[in-house]
Amino acid sequence: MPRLATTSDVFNAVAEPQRRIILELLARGERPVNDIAEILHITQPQASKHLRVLRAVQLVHMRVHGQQRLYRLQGDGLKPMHDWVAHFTHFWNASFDRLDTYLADLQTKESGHDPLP
Amino acid sequence: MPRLATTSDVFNAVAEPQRRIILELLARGERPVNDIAEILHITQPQASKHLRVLRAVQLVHMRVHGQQRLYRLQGDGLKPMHDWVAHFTHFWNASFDRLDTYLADLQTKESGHDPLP
DNA sequence: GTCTTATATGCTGTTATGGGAATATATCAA
DNA sequence: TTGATATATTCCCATAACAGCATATAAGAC
Repeated sequence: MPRLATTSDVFNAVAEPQRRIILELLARGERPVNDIAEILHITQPQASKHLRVLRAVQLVHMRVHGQQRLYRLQGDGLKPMHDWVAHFTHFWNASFDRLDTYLADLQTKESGHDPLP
Repeated sequence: MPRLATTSDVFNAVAEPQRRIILELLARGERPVNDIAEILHITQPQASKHLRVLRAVQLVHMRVHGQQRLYRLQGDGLKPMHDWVAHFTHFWNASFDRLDTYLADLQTKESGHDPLP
């Protein structure tokens, strides 16, 4: 199973730092491509390419406005990622419950590992 | 700015589907390498390589137990990712506040985009 | 010691990626 | 129409990633 294409997997699309920065920028409002390129200090073609990837995975939405293409964040595209990470939150959120710590300690003491449920 | 190495960036390490599955598995408890390989239907070297990446970004912890190497999830390694995604939660969580929808509508009506704050 | 089990590492080939530069397309203005 | 601005696309190159397979290391059993 090779790594999924950046254009088909949100996790992979967001693995590129510049694209994360673009999303952060667009979270503050709609922007044309040249603005994005300038602000991120990248060339216009690079910006266009990153935006293409983000559009492919539905993380941004484009609309035509004269010669400009205005890009807007489509935040709900990040929901799958949020949901996945949320499964692990209790591993660093001690107040959630103490079951995990208990299990971890138990395993360490027994020097074994548990079977699949 | 090239893509960061899988061994140095959590986002990138987790961009690989198999590694996400490994993390999900380890969330249920500590496991030796061969178990992981069997359960995921991958070869042992592949499992070892994926675990190496996950260890490099501190997402798993290994301890020696006889001939076995037991891997355990280090969930807090996902916190940076969680925090980043959390910035965007209100984009699909309508009850959070209505400012974003308001701004989006405003932009559409004005057919313009807003300046940087 | 040898043999076996468990895991890690090395090597090779293929592929996708991102950058750079040039060019194509689109829209508006004159 | 021609020209200017905004954006997209194409081509080439370097690199890193992953899979597959062989091999090395480590630890226990005998």
